[in-house]
Amino acid sequence: MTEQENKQLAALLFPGIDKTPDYFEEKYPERSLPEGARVTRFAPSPTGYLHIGGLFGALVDVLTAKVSGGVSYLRIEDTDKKREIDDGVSAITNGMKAFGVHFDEGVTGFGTEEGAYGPYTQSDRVEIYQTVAKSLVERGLAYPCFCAAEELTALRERQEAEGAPITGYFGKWAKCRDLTFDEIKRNIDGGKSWVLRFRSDGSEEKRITFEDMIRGKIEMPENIIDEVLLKSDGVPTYHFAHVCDDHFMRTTHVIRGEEWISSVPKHIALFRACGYRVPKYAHTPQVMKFDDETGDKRKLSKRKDPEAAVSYFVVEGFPKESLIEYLLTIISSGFEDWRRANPGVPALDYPFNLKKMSSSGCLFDLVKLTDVSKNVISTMKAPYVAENVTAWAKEYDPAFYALIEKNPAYLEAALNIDRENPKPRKDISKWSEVPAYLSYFYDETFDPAFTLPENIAPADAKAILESYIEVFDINDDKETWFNKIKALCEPLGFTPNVKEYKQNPDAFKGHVGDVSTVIRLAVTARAQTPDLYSIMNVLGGDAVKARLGSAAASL
RNA sequence: GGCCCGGUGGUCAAGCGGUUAAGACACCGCCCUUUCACGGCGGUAACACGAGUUCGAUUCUCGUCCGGGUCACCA
Repeated sequence: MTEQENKQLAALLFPGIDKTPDYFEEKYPERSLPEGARVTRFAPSPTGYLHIGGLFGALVDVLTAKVSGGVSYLRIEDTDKKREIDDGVSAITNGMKAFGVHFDEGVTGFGTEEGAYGPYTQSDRVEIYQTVAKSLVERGLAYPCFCAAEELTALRERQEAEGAPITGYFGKWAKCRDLTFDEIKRNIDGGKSWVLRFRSDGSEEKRITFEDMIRGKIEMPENIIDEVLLKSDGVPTYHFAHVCDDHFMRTTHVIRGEEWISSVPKHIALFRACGYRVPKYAHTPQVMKFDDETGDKRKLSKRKDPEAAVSYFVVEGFPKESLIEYLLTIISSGFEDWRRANPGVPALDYPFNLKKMSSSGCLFDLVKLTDVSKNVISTMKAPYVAENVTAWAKEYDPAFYALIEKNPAYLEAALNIDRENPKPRKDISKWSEVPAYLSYFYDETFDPAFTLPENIAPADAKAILESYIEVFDINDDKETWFNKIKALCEPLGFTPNVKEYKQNPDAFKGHVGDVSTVIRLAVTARAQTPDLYSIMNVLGGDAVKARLGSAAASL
């Protein structure tokens, strides 16, 4: 086709497009950012709930921009109407907010956005794509293809039958590639639907290399496929949208999952055809899980793995800080060391470095998350813990919520036991554990039944409790309190001295630890609890006496 | 199948030509201790395999095996 015909074809294909790419070049100028600043984007499709891998990627985007003094933005890739779900956008933006991940610009919620490089939703950008597409047609770099889906399938089958190493629409197989202007016009006038294809000039023999920021140099065969740029409804494919958007939004670093590595040659060819600078690429490893059925590692799947949904962690009551903290430990190997050196500093202040990311897929480890979360929660102040527990219970445990909302100060006091000291307890890993953890603080959930250890006779236990009730005073300080318990020992045949007992176990019925255990059991019905003195003080003198009394009576 | 990515203890991982091959989680033991937890100390446990290159390979090259991804008008 002649240059003249290309122009005519462009006009025929895009009658409604009156702008040129230059218009958008001006509208979206290069960002004036300091040297080395990186522009990154998180670009999910609204096809379901927010996935743990999504949060993982978003964190890498945000951190990369942040440490370089650049900008991160959120773009919605909704070019596939079939897979889209109704509240997909909100699921993403709400999820990000819930975990405290903030982008500098882009989509902020359903129908809302901020920033000068928008719109940030692909379905609102078709004019841009079509403008670029039109200019590609004018330059003979793209052409309309009228092949139906069945023809394409048949084509692939023939290629496979021939044993062709590469299948797809290219070269001699691309039957619409060299249609004449008149043939095309006839088809268009006849109302035939078409897609716009890239006219690849790639060669099967040539190879291209590019530098991946995480994996280093990667070499691959050049792209030879005449990839679809615009679908028959005029909406772009991922490949074309990526090129247009990341160019006009002035992205410097494209960070995405490793499943995209194999299409990089395609993307580079498109950037070059459009005359755009190719961005830097960083392909992140995938988050995997261990499949008990097969005994293998595999990619986390939205469908099969409930824990893949970020909402799983919300329901379980893992604090947002914990999940972020954990994700950072698998995103960057240096994070844990940094954390030890910088306790208390916000996780997102971590001086992240893309180059230090591991390139192999990692298993999502719930056990490690649990440990990380215990540490995170142990550093929180009681009011904050109480606030979080309350918010969680309100949503997911109405019965417990009814108990705690009556007396916030009491909840806080219970949660504060052994908390603000240099070696805080690490009992809680998620809010859903709290109702059971605190059950004995509430008469409604306190089950007074307990079993005595075998080495303590019921009669002795009864005697311990009865004498303890005599001396118990809620106003005692801790030393006095414990001295009173020690004083109980000798008259009842126990010893206050544990070492003495260990040297000569047959001389005593037990030691002060056993005596404490009986009291602990009476008050909490548990053999193991945090500091008993503190527990009694939270419960209050009357409640303690009542429990002591009924326990003694039950023996 | 073609192309691509990856393969250090059970898990996450440092190391990138010469190391007693870090550390964290998990597990086990001991200590501390009125229980439990916390904390401290110690322990079990790894370079997928085979050839090369080299005085010397976990580190470099090739092959094999294993795992993952990708080959759509899905992203």
